Amino acid sequence: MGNQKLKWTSEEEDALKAGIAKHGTGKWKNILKDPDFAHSLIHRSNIDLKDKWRNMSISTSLQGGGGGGGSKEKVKICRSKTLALYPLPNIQNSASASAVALVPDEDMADDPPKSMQETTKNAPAAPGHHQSMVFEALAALKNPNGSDIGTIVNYIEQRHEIPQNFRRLLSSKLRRLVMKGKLEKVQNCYKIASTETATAPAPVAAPAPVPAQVPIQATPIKMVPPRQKDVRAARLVQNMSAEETMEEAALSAAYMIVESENKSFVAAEAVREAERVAKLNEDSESLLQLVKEIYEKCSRGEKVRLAV
DNA sequence: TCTAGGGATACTC
DNA sequence: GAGTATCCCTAGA
Repeated sequence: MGNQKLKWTSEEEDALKAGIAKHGTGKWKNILKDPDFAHSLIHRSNIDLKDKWRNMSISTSLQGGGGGGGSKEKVKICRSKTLALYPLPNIQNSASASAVALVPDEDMADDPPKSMQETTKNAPAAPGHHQSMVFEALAALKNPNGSDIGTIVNYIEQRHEIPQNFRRLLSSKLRRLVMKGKLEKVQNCYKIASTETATAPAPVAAPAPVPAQVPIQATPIKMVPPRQKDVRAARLVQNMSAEETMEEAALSAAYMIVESENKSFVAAEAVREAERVAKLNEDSESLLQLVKEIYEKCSRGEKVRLAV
């Protein structure tokens, strides 16, 4: 408080960003301990990293959003964005909304997942793809001791569009996979179970599957829908060949089917999301109405009693 | 012990 | 004085 503010240098910011890229957000202590970044962040605590990242995230998410508004205001804006994706049970009905009506400002929206950055940027990944993404990440990371959740999230988010609460989803998914015996958990690291490595689907993030290199019979088409651009790349390569074999044509057709199924699934998810956001909007309206009423009563000098 | 979130306060314009 | 950046405190896991 009475302390001098120590301004963040660009070197520190870069170190923080690199640390997050390597370890993931929320791993502030790990970043500090990492010899790659320790020297740059020697004057910073893990809390400093968290605060700085929070601040950077807020700035980033508001870029181009029209100026004005203090930092607290920004936080509110971010949270309201976040709410759209992560509704809280206690504001989903107006009864509970009334119980929190006079809670100061953003407290109502207090349970969004961790970081608030880029909340609306990414569309949620189809949940059904989580397993293949996990296998993909673990296969690509090739860590004999397994990889921790932060590393896995980091890997996936660089290659797929994921929702902000993906880490939580992934955490429970990993637990289930461990329970099913598909993954092994060693300390905090996950790796593909030895019994699974033989049957695990090929990592979809591998370079676009060139048909000539894909063993037709072993291609796990149903289990791992290839990324769309990979599908297109595969088709492109196929179309370039004048002597397309029947197997290749079949493979191409299968890819198209998978792709369309994938699109259909994503579309259905989007519809559900839109419905949920609409309902949230409704709830917010009723909450606002309630606050207005209370405000009017208070300004008339009437006493308002709140049942909590 | 570590992290997230909220609040306080120094700093800048 | 308003807005912003940084620091500090506390609760929860």
